[in-house]
Amino acid sequence: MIDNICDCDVIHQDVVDYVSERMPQNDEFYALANLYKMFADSTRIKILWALSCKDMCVCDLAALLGMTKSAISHQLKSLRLSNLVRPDRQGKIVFYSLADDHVKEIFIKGFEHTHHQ
Amino acid sequence: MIDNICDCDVIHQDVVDYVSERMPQNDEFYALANLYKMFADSTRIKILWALSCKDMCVCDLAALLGMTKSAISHQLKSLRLSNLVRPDRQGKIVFYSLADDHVKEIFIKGFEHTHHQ
DNA sequence: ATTACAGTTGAATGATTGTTCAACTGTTTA
DNA sequence: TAAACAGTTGAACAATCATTCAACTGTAAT
Repeated sequence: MIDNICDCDVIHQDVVDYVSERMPQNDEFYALANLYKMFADSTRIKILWALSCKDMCVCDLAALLGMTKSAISHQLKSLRLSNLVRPDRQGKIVFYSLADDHVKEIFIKGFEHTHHQ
Repeated sequence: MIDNICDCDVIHQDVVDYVSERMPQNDEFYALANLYKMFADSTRIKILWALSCKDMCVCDLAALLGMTKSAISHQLKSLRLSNLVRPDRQGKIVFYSLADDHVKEIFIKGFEHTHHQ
């Protein structure tokens, strides 16, 4: 049974039970939401898209998107912490690349959706 | 060429040009970000997941997630405006369902990613 | 060693957003 | 027609977050 914090009676107990039994853990939903949060900002998607095209350094990304190095760097940090991009220092310059192909697939699925309606 | 609002010189002009030529329109990135925003909250993903399991009414979703009808209804409105769910009024009760299978595919791709590392 | 520059960082700020609350619709039933 | 209830709505509040700013690291070059 489910805690009745809600402000109504269950209408279809069978449906609620059926879905409730199959629900993934709370943590899984939080993890998934956090993953999608990374794609939920246009600056971050642009960065991911650009990196899916070519590996790039912070300065080039800043120039490409018309933003400051700082702003880009902050977003790259979020993406790094979410394991979506990987840094590769070569002297003074840090090149960033997508962490894996899964990342690319995810936003391709998204583009498909936005185009298909 | 790109407006130099950024605080640095372009280091790899060829790379920036290459990526710049292939960049989708700004609107496309905004649309994509807005799509992912819908998946970027655990309550909304739970709702989408539940609906991918069975069509449900607002009360049942509220009971399932231990939240108020109001909170659920607000989120369903966002999902409706993004064309991710569809309402179907039957008397006093409004049943919600996923708008299409694409929606399901998107968060399945996400689950794959969070599980695969 | 000192200068130059790519990149990072933390605090501050303004904007966005999820939930609550209370008032409201719309449909059904008595 | 009046009561009951599923659902919606807008304003308010707190929390989250993207960007700016200024100060900082680390590497390369003179």
